[in-house]
Amino acid sequence: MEYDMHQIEEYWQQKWKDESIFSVYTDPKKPKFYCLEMFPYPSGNMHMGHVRNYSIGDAMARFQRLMGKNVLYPMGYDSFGMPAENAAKKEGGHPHYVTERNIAMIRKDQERMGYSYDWNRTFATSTPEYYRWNQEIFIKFYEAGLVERRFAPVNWCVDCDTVLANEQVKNNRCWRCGLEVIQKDMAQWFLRMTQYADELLDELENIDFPENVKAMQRNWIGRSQGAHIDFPVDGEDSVIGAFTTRPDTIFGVTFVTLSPEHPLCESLVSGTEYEEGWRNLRDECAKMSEFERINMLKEKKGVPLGRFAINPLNGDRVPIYAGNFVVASYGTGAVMAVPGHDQRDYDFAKKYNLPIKPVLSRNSNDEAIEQNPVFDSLGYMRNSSRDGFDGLFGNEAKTEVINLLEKEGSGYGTVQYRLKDWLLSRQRFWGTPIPMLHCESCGVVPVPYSDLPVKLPLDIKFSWDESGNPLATNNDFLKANCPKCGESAKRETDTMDTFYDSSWYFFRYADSGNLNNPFNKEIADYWMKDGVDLYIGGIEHAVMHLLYARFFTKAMRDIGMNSIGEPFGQLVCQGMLNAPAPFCNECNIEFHVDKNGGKCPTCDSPLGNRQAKMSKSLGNTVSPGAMVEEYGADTVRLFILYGANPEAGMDWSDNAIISNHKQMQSIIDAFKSSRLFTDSPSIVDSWLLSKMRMNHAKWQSAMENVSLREGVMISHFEMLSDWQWYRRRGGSDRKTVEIFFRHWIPMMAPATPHIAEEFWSKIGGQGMVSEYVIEDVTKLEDDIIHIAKEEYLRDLIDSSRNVKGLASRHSEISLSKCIIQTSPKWKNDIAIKALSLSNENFDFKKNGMNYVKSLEIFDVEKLRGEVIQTWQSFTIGNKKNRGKVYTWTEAEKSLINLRFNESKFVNDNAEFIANALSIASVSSYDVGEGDDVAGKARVSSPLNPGIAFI
RNA sequence: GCAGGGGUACCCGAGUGGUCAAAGGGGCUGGGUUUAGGUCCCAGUGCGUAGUGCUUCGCAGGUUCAAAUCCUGUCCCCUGCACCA
Repeated sequence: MEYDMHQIEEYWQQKWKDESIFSVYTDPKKPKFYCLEMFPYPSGNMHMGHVRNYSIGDAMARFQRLMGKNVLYPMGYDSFGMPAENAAKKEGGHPHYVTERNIAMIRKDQERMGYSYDWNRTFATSTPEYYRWNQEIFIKFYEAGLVERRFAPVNWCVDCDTVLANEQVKNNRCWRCGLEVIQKDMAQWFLRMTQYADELLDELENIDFPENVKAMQRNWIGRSQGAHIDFPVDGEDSVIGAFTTRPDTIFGVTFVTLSPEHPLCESLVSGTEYEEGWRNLRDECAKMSEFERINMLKEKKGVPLGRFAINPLNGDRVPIYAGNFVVASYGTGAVMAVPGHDQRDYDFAKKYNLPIKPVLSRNSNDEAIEQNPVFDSLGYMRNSSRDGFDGLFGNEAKTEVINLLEKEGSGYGTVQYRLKDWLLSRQRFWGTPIPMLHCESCGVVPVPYSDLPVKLPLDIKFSWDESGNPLATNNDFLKANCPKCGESAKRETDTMDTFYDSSWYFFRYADSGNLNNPFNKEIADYWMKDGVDLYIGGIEHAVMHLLYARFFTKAMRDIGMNSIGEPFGQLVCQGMLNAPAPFCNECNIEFHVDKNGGKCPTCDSPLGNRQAKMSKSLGNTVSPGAMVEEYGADTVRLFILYGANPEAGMDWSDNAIISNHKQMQSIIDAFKSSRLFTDSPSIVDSWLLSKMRMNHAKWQSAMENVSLREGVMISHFEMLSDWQWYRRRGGSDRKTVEIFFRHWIPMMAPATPHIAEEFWSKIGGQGMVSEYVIEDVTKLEDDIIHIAKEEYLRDLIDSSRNVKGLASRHSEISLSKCIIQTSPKWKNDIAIKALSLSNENFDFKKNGMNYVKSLEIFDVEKLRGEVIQTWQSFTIGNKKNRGKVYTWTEAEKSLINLRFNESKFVNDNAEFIANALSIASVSSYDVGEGDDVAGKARVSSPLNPGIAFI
């Protein structure tokens, strides 16, 4: 058929738009379904990763509409961020215009794919209409005590006079001027996310996230149970507080290590011979970026500080060191070192010749011994300096030590987190201005709600010559009056991390037109009940975005803005998209596609090809626009969904998309040919409809489980092959195929909505299929029988083919006739008896033999052997297979119980079978009703006839 | 090192105790339609066999009447975190 996908697709896209069929409203009478894809940053055209994300989401949104749900399926843009600012500098423009242009581009691409968004709800975060609510929520958080301003180290470039984000620091140098970056303390804004650390961690148990995401979040929060122990410094008033998860090793402490940045270091060493060593170590660590610190893992370095600490439980006097492996920001920045049971401490002790004192044993009657690698699991306490501890194990040991510490006031049990408060402020322009004022006399004062939004100025020229944040030098922006005292005040120039914008945007979608509030509570509660029902996006947001959004939801709940605590019900992380890239086997390196067919630059061996993650740097990306141009949106969507289940990685292949396009053509051909049918009923009609009902049920449950590949396999592949079998079997009844297509077309709609819509209009379906609700497709009782009979025919042809091949090797003459001896009546009879006994849990092993001997047929002497054999194979089976009563399918059991007349069925379909076997004729009779050709009578049993060729 | 996920036929990939020599697709082989090719349709694709047997699901053991599926050990791959005390 002539398939003008562009014409069809654009026609229906326009129609959907004109009739606003995807606009939704709260409706308490209907179950809701909130389908959401991760907020895109508009960087220009849509890429394949987006296509995959949205094709999954759209298929689910459309499916849930078919299921009668009230589906909220919105789209918008996370449009603040540095790339726009940099692009503006490059062009000498303003990020605002760069952003608007990019949004227009991606939106056009999205519309051409036919995604069923409710575009009425769309917004971009970089507009004052959105970010004013960022500011309002910020002030509410401030009032609730969740906002804090304190000093924190940032990456600072002296030359450029600006703060650098981590990704702007390469090899510890500024990406722009190449100067070495330093760590500098600056006043920063924080959100006190750690207040929610426990809830964020504990609630993970109850939410439907993939295991790896949960694991990453657990890891990130990093809760550890332990003790805080105070080590007084010998001869001074100061105290070193150390956190440990292993208080049970307290008696094995032989030194104490401080992070080089620890404030105590300086006072301990100042004016001593140790000062210089410490300064060197500290400066070295201060310069190191995160990246370098990881690379330095292997080399543990430390310097003595020349002072000693006192172990509070036994009075031991142990030296104090500064060590590069102690992280200042975790715990207290001080560690009690137990070289007997901690590998790092052991390595350090060996290097600096410090004593090692083992205090745990593996078994209850062992001695504690020094080992390398050290024994660091839970063990039995040994060599304790205090009475009552030796022999205590694991958690009991820890608890007892903590009890003693608490009793003597030298420590307490406590919990530490790896999670830190959210450093929210960025010294950048293109973000939400933090709505705060600095007043000389009143200090930090929030902007009054009535003065919101604090808008970003539009009259700023961007260029590479300007360094730093343009807000900091813009007097119009800076000037303000203090709302408390009325004196002039200075506006805060920091803007918010853009993760802030995406931490609550899904609430805004629920009520995006609201001019008075971020969102109305009742409306948000309706859509957000049990969270977003399906949230689809990339694994790269496993910790940052997904954790921030969870935190926000809880924090907003606690200030009364909404009712739920977890924003996302089910999370699906889509897999990677791969495409072939040149690859050197020798060097194990992938190259840019412009090296295709060339040689490896390093080793000069010829380059092969292998699948690699689609990326700009490899150039192995595929442009969605070009693919849509060539094959149409439906084919691209089908390919994406059929290529792999959402979570799995997926390989791009030109062949595969072509073959999916062919599949579309075949479906269209099937549809077209069906339009010409007249009323001509046949025996396969009921089979087709039975099969359709069965497939419908399978499809529905696959789709409900977001097993889109399986769903599409049924809707776009199995349905077509059923159609083809129907045609092959001579089916061509108008009424039958009308029903068939009326059910099939909605099944096509989630993956390929345009062609479904086109078909739907052709068959005169009600309204548009995009707003159709599937009526219950209940299976009929007879379905199983219709399917079983056709299955019998297929199996029969299969085995006949097999036997024919064998037969022809044994026969001189060419075979022209197939004789099928169906099971003798008596075998059917005992099969039915066996089935009914098995329903009554008859003990075949114990009583089966007696039973079979009581049967009438057993009296026929020449059959006795066969009767027993048949009985055994039905009931007990052999070593490898259980009795057939257990292995017959429900459908087969029904056929047997109904005394399905096999020979009549075969004779009725003789011509078809003969054609399939390329043989002149097929005839069938029950064993005994004709000659026993080729001695096949004996192998014949119910549903398993003896097949012979002559 | 810790955590999470994997290893199924030529390739991708479904399959969590019997109905499994193992869905579906791709590739390859043969046949038909057609014939300039292609599309399309049918069949085959571990070995064997006038049939329903044999061997196979990373490797080695074990449980069971029965194992791709459960248990133990082991090797390998991917992903994330990582001097986190």
